[in-house]
Amino acid sequence: MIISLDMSSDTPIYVQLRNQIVKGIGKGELKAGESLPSVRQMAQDAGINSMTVNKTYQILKAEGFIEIDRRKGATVCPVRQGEGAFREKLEAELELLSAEACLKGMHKDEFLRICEEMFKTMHPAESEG
Amino acid sequence: MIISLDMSSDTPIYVQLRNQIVKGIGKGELKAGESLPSVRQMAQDAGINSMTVNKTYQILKAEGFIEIDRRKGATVCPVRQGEGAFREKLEAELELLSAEACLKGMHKDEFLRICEEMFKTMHPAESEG
Amino acid sequence: MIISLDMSSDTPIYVQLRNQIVKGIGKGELKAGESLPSVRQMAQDAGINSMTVNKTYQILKAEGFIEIDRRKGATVCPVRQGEGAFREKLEAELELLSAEACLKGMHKDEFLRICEEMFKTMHPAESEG
Amino acid sequence: MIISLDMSSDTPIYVQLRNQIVKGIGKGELKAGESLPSVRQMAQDAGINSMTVNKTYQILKAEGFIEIDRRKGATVCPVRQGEGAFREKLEAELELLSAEACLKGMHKDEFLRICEEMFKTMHPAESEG
DNA sequence: GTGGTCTAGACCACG
DNA sequence: GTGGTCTAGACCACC
Repeated sequence: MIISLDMSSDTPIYVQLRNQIVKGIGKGELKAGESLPSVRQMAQDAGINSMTVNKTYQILKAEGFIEIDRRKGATVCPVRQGEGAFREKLEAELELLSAEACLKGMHKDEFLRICEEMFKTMHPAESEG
Repeated sequence: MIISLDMSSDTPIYVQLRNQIVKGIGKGELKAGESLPSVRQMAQDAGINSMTVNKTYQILKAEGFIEIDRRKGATVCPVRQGEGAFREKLEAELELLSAEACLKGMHKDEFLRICEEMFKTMHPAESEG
Repeated sequence: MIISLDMSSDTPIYVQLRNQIVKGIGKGELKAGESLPSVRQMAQDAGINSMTVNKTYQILKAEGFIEIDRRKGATVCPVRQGEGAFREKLEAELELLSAEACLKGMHKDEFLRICEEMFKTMHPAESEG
Repeated sequence: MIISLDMSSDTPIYVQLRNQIVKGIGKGELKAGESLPSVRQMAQDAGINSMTVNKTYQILKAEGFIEIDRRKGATVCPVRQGEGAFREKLEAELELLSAEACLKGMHKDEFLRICEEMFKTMHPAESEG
């Protein structure tokens, strides 16, 4: 999978990297059980420091998206059932995006069309087998 | 309108304030032409530094959501047609939220239901004239 | 409060520091609402790097023991009701300590006496008022 | 005796294995004089590297819990009288656990109840003779 | 002033 | 080989 980072963004690199990996898993480019590059490898590929990569991996581990095994390195976890916490976060973010869309003159139909379009690019792990 | 800030959040206060105002406009609590509290008043109400409020107002002005007049203070702008830039930002954020939702085991129907539910709380300004 | 770190220990410094602070709060040396030294100050006092202190503070924050406020720095949180997760961890650790004590020839009475003695040095926040 | 290891834990495998064996002896599943599986056998059973098992056995030997004889393999030692060093370690660990329990809102009675409950699962070797 | 991020490079523990 | 830790020093954002 291709990682693209914007060094001049005000979003921290470790967050950008975390988001790219989450999207990668969501889109099925990284499947459950598959290995991520080692910390050092990813650091070299992305041209960043290995501690930054390490921080990203630790966050993904804490979020339950990956496992870190002393022997095999980092691997993608199977899907976890959503906790209530995520639902609240999702609603809060969508509320803000809705407000912004509305202020930009976007109508509900178009907004929902984009929502659907974006979700369609994801590949739920259940339908793998 | 009520402003609630979380001082221990890692989201900067000026961003939290900006988001709350954007939501307030989107929901119709603040209508086009209406005045926002003065910088000092808002700072006092929210218990924060007036420089922070000033920063928020400047951002909202740069985003085209409010106008700042030396005599009348800050007022809400009428709806602007969406710029292409917003559309890209919206898609990027929805892509990430979709991935997270997908990884948490949420299905498309439920995701779209929440999207719609959130958008419904907004009140487009066009229908006021 | 006095921080003493063992640089030659195989317990990471950030864990040692975390443990010392937890004990300090438990013993009432640090009370709810009170401020911890700033990251830089603590780093200087303890003779360690500020990132190490920062890591400790982030962990304490994640565990719900302290809050980090952009303005006031780090402050001690009021007592939180225990989550089930802690109970399991407690049982697991006590099981191991019991086994070790048993193998060293320690009897139940002495073991429990030490348990009680140690707990007595703590000062539950409820009895403050 | 059953060995269960968590490969994604941050506790090293050799420590997990050491702890499981200590608990096994404490609980009487392994009695004084009894043999442990050979290094190779244990490694195969647990699905880990034999060097890891070897390390564990060396530690248990250094702690005085087992003896290693070139002919008989590893056998469980009879109970050793507690050294002062263990007592200090025990107090230090209980102090930390007490603090954490206290901060989680647990009362002394419940804490001591769990301490006793855990110790009761152990079977001192002295009563076997 | 504060905390947050990042780097380059080092060393160690683990398996 | 892997990840984990730590350092010293830098720069930035926030308030």
